[in-house]
Parts: sequence; structure tokens; C-alpha cells
Amino acid sequence: MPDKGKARQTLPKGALLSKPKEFQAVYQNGKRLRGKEFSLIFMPNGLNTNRLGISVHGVKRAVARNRIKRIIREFYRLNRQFISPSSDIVIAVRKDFPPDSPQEVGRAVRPLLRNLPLA
RNA sequence: AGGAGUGGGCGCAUGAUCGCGCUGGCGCAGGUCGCCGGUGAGGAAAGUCCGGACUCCGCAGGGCAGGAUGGUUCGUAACGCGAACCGGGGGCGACCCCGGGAAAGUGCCACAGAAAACAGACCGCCCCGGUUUUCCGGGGUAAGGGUGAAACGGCGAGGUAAGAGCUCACCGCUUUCAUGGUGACAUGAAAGGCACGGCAAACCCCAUCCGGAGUAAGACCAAAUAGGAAAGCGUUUGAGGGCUGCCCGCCCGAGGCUUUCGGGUAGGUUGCAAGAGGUGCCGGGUGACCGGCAUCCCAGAUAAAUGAUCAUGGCCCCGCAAGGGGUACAGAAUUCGGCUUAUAGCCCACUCCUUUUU
RNA sequence: CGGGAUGUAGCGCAGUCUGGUAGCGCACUUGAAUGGGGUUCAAGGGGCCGGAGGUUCGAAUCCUCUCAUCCCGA
Repeated sequence: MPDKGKARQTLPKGALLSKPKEFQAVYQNGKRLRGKEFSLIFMPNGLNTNRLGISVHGVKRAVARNRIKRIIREFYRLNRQFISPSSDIVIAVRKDFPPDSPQEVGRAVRPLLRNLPLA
């Protein structure tokens, strides 16, 4: 868990992918890690920060959809410093993934991150 | 006490820490910046079922189609919404549900039944003739039987060979008149003498209303590609286009239009939030609602902000207790008025029924 | 934001406009034929027509609301 207070855990808009082009670039050139309920796609971006993109598919109710995004974003905010810099990451969530807290996301993501080659 | 009806309201609160959008101010190293403050989802934001505002389409016009609504009168910017009333139906009741026209026409009414729609007669009933344990023929009749969702006024009396609105009383129906009401309609009187089955959420008729698109409307700035290729049509005797779908009619119209292929851009600003606005008081109206005064400013995102963690406290459920669990439906996207649908747990007001006690 | 289509047997579809009996193919079950299987032939079972109300004597069909799935346009 993050050591409190040292680094500020901010999450400005620039740290989120927002253009279709950016998403397409990650989808086409990135590496995929498949999990049970979501996929994790990443690629180097040439910047000195990492960026996050969230894709939720198949969840129809807006409340549930937004909640998934917010929780994933919160998880990313808290753990951003541990993710290798200068890379774009897209988390593509499939249908039956109803996380209730950032910790749950962490538990689900960590096994995949372990395989991430930090090169 | 229990059950029920109608109308209305709330729909977690407070604090701390870390974050996010918009915004005011200040600072500088002038941007992926920092600090201080303000503000930030709903009663349905939902479904997109109606009606408006706004914007563009060049709102000339006429006709035909097409769609919607459907007791009356009000309310409203408008409505398919709301209010009050009228008529019919349901409920012991509070109360709830339904609503043009079937004597303009067309069509449909399966099965059963004699007959299903300007009537007709299977079994009956009665009379006459023949024959005579019985049955046959002719005529009258529609009260009774049976079928069906529905059977040609209902019920009683008179009357008759048996019967029948054949006659009469009451009820219903139709027509006319009178009175009351803005009106739907109500009440009363007279006459007619039974003619008029149901279905228009079947076609249809009648009345009223409706131009088309939609904020990705539309306006501005910036960037980029290209003045491309093929086919067809046509240049005043007019291709093609616009005016809603069609017709009439009108208008525009020349190195142009249509189709296909190929190529490019899809970034920013605005629209974009002070509104048929909210709250309070007063006044008018049975009511929906309207008027006046005061006061408040109340989200503006764009792969789309309103979140996470912790604590304390409400409320509900389980449990003797310690304690444990739960806290719905659901997320703004130009905007407003309705409708419809979803919704844990509650609260308030008025009313009805049953039972008990006094 | 706007416009449309479809839900019927395990699967794919008719029937809906014009209301009264839900039918076709594949699959399934049983029997026949074969030494056995396939093919073939014969017979049979299986549906409260996506859900809830309403209109009608009667609704898969007509009307209203609602739930899914799919497809267009800007």
C-alpha cells in the first residue's frame, strides 16, 4: 500500500486517454494481458508519465458503468507511482465485473501486473 | 385495534483526509502551474409516449392523401395533460373505472341453433278436413321448450279457438313541446304503438387540430485535401432541383446536375443556462390555475466532472444480550410543461368499513 | 438526438394485414426394413404465441403500457 503523504496522488485530465486515436493506437500496437473479467493492454508512449484509458463494454445501466470507471480511476490514482512510467494502459472491462472498492480492483489486477516486464 | 380509500411529502445526516469538473481572486518561473474561496445529479435526471420554446429549411397559394384526438365547460404557451361538472358501470362504503356516431353506407357475427338481422317457424299450442290405438294434409299463432355471448321490448291484467301492443296500467323506447342550465344534460307533459341486436381499440362518417427536420439544429474561427476519374442526362422546344407524400400551381436553373469510384478533414469557440424559474406573503377562483409584492441565482461535462477511505449518528431487520446485517430505484447532455414506467424504508392530512370498550 | 425491425415447439421460420382450427422443415420418441449403422418408410409427442392490462361472446392476431435483442441515419 502507498506510503502516505510523500508523493501527492493527483490525477489530472491529461493522465487519461480521451481521443479515439489514442485508444486505437494502444489497441493496435500494445500488448494484451487477459484476465478473467477484463483485459489489460499497454504500450510505451514516449512521454515521461503513464496514462490510463478505461473501456467498459456491455454494462447498460449508466450508474453501474460510471461506478466501474470511477473505481478503476481511483485505484489508478492510488497506485500510479508503482506502474512503470511512460506507458499507456487500457483496461477493458467485460460484463460481469462489479467491483465495490479500489482494493478489489487491486486484488484483481495485481496477478496480471506481476507478469508485466518492466523494461 | 385491524383492514381499506384518496391526496401530499421525504427519500440518509455530520465531520476529517485524499482526489475530480466548472468558476471568482491572487501569485509567478506564464502552464499538463500553485494557493485561497465558491459551486457541483433526480423525483423520476429514465422510457422518448405527447405538447411547446429556439434554430434552419425560400413559411406565396389551392386540392387530395396521411396522422392525432374524441361527453361538456373551463385552465394553459400548447397538449393526447389537468380541474369541475354530465351520463353509464362497479363497490356495503370512502371511492374507483369508462366516454362522439351502429334509424349514411359497406363488412363481420365461428360452433350450436328452426332462425344471427328489411326476419323466419324445429318441437309445441289451437282450429278445420281426412283417417281413426295412430297419423296425414291445410290454415292460424309465437305465450312456452331447447341452442347460444347475443333470439326481435319487460312485467302484470284484460282478451282469444290458441295467441299476439290486439287493448290497458307501470317501466323502457322514439318523436314533439315546455321549463332549468353557457353546455354535456336534467325534469315534466303529450303523442306514437314497438319500428331500433352487437362489433367502429373493422372499414368508415362527423367535429377539432397538425408544414418538415432537429442543438451532431444553427453561427463563427482554424486546419487539411482537392480543383480528380468513369458513366448518364442536359443547355431556353430546358436536364435537374426547391416548396411535406402526391397533383395543380409557383420559383430557381447553365460548362451544370445525378450516380459510382478514389482522396481529405472531423480540432476549437458559440449555441449553453435568468427560466412560461424557485421560495414566502397577500388577493381572485368550487377547482385546475391566475394576478400582485418581496426575495433568491440554483450543475454545465464532451471516451463526458459530482468519487474513495475512515469515524460518529439516524432509520429498518435479526438477536434475551454482546453484536451482526441492510439503507431502494437510479446519473444531468439545448431547454420547459405533462404522461408512463422503476422505487428500500418512512412521514402527514382527510375519509370509509369491521370488531371491542365506554 | 432521431428512425425502424423482430420476439410463436430444442433450432430456423409460416400464420398477424382480413380475430374463432396454431402449421412447415430439421431435431426427438416408437415401430418397420438391415447381420449392424446410415439412408428410406410409417406413426407419435412437444406450444399457456416475450410480459401486463384493455376492446370483443371470443385475441398469437386489434389497442395501450412494458421488457429484451438487432439494424439504420446525423
